[in-house]
Amino acid sequence: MDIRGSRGPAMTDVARLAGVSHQTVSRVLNDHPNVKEQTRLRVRAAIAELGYRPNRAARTLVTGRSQLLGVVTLNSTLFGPASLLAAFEQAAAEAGFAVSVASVVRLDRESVAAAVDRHLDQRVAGLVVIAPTASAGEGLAALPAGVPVVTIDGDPNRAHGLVTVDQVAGARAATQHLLDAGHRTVWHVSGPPDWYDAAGRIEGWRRTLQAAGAEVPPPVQADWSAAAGYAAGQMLARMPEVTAVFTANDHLALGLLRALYERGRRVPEDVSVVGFDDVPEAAFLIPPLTTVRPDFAAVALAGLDLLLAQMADADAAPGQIVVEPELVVRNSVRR
Amino acid sequence: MDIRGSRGPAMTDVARLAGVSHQTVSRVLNDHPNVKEQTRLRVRAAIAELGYRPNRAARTLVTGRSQLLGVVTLNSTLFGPASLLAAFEQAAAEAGFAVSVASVVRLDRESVAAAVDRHLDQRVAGLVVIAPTASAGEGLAALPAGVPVVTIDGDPNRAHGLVTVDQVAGARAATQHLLDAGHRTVWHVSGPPDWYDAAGRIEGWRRTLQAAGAEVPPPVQADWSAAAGYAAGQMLARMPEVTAVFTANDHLALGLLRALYERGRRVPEDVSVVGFDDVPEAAFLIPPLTTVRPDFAAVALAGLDLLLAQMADADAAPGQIVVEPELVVRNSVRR
DNA sequence: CCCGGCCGTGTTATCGCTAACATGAGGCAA
DNA sequence: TTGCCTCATGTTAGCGATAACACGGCCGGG
Repeated sequence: MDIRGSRGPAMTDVARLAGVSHQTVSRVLNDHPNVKEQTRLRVRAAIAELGYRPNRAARTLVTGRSQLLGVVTLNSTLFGPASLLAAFEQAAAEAGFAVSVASVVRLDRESVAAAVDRHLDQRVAGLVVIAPTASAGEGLAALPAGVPVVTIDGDPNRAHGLVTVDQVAGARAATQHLLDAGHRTVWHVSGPPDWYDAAGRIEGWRRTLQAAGAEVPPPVQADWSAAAGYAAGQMLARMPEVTAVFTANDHLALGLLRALYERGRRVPEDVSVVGFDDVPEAAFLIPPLTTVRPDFAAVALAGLDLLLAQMADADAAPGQIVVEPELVVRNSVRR
Repeated sequence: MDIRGSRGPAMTDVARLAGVSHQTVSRVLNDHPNVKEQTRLRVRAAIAELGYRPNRAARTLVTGRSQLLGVVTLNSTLFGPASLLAAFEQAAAEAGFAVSVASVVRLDRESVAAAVDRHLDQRVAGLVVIAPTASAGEGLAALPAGVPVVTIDGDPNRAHGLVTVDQVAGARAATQHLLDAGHRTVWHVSGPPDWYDAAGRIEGWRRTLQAAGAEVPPPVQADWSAAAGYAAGQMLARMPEVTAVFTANDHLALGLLRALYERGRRVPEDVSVVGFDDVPEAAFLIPPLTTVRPDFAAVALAGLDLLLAQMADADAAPGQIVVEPELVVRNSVRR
C-alpha cells in the first residue's frame, strides 16, 4: 500500500506553490549556496504548507546512494549486540541516516552472507557487521568493492574498518585484580573459543597469569549463557583449589554464583569471581559482581565514525579503533 | 568488467544479454504468467551471469511502495523489546521484507512521533510500534491515513492493529500460584504504572486477590530494573508479614532476591517470589525463579501477520491478537 | 564603455524500474 | 477465409528526485 492513500505532494507541487522551478526547491532542500534568501524562505513556507517530504527512493535512484545504513547482528538478546544496536541507531539517526537490521541465527558464512545480501538489495550506503567469529567474517568475502564496511569485534587482519573492545586489556585487568587480592592463580570460564572476544579474553587472562609466574589452569570452555556458567560452576565448586574465577561474561558469572552457592562455597570469602560486560543486573547479584565494563555506546559511535569516514573518502585506508574497557569493582572479590 | 560505470548491471544489461527487452526481464523477476519457459530460463541465466540485483529504489519510486517495514522500539536492552525485534526481523526477512529500526530513548509523544517520521521518510510499507504507554501511543496520532500500523502492547482502544500479551492472565497465574501455595496474600512490585504491561499485571494481581477474598496490599511501585527491585526488596524484607511477592518482571525479582538474601530472609522458605518474562537467566538465580513466560516470538509473528493483512487489504478492520503467557514453575515458591 | 565572470534561476536529461498500451503470430469459431 | 481472442513480447511513458548545462542580469576591471 502507499504510504499515503494517494501519493503526497512532490517537489513540483512545492515549486508551483512557491512560484519557482523544482530545481530551486531541490537547491533549498540541499542547502545549496546560490539561492536568494527570500526565495529560500518562500520555498520553505511552501514545504511547510504542503507537508512535503522528499522522496528518498527518487533521491537514491538518481544519486546511487541511499541514506540507509545496514547492521548485521546476531539474532539474540546477548547484551553486547543489543546495546550496540541501540546505540548505533541513535547515533546514525542524529547523522541523518536510517538503520536497517538483518539478523542472523548462526554466525556461519552462509547466514552472514545472506544477511549482507539483504542489505545490498536495499542499496545501503554502508554496513556495520558484528562479526565476532572467523566464520562470520568469511561471510563478508564476496562483498562487492565500494561498499563501506565496518566490522565490530571482527578479524583484525581483514581489510575493513574495525572497532574492537580491548578484550586482552579487560581480561588482564580482571585477572590482575584477582591476583592482587592474593589468589595464587585464577581459573577462567571462557566463551565459545571461535569468538574473537572469547579468544582475546582467554589470551589476556593467560598472559597475565604467565607474567605473574602463576600456574595457568586449563580454561573451562562454555558459551555465553548462564546455563553454561552453572555447569562450569558445578565442576569448579567441587575443586577446593579453585579460589578465583574470571568468567568471560556476566551471565556465565551468574550461573557460576548459583553453582557455588549450592555447593556451600561462599563468594567472596571462599571463591572470588569477576565477570565481563557489566550488565545492569551485575550490581544486584549475590554478591554484587566485580566485572569489566566495555563502553558499548563508544563502540557504536566509533563504528559510525569509521563508516562515515569511509563513505566520505572511499580511497582512504579503513581505520581501526580500539575501545578500552574499565574494571568495575564491587563485592565478589575478597580483599 | 563493469557494465556501465560503477553502478552495477541494470535491467537493460540483463535484457541485452538474454536477447529480450527489459520489460521481459521485469516480468520474469515478478513472476508474471505470460512468459515462455525458455525465455524465462534464458533471462534467469543472464541474471545469474551478471550478478544482477534489482534496484529497490527504482521499484519503490515507480510503485510507490517499498519492501521495508519499520519498527519503533525503546532504545534499551529490556528483554521484551529486544527479543521482539530479533524475532520480527527474522520473520519479516522470510516474508521478503527488510526491517528498519528507529529507537527512542523516552516514550513521550514527541520522541515517538520523530521516530515514526524517520520511517515515513523511508516510505516504509508498514510500521510496528512498540508503544507500551499512553504517551507513546499519542505519537501515532498524526500518522497519515493509509499507513498500516501494528502496535505491540499498545492501547486497545486505538484503531490500529494490536498484539498484546495477556498481562492480566499472566499475573493471575502468578498470583494464584502463590495463593495455592498457601500464602494468605501476595505483594506486588509493579513496573512503571504508565506502561500498559505494568497496569495489566497490577490488575491481574489485584483481581486474583479479590476473587480469593485475600487482602490487597498496596503495590510497590518501581521501574523495570534490578536496582528498583532491590530497593523494593529492602523495604519488603523488613516486613515479616510479607511472605509472597509477585514482581512485574524478572529483573525486579533479581534485585528483590538479593535484598531478601541480605536481610536473611530465605527464598522460598520464608518468602516466595514469582517474576515475569522468563529471561534466560531466570533458571539460574538463587533460587531458580518461578516466572511467567510470554512468547515473544509469537508476538512478533502475530504482529507481522496483522501488518501483512492490513497491507493486503487496506479497508479491513485492523485485527487484534492476544498471546497467552505461560507459568514456568521453578523453585522460588514454597510448596 | 565593453566584456568576462559570478549569481540566481530555469530547462533538460537521466537514474532503473513498472504500468499501460502496442504489436504480431497463432488458433479457433463462424 | 475472415475475424477475433489469446499469448508472448516490445515500446513508451512516467515515478520524483539530482546533475549538468543554459541563460539573463549585475558587477568590476581594463
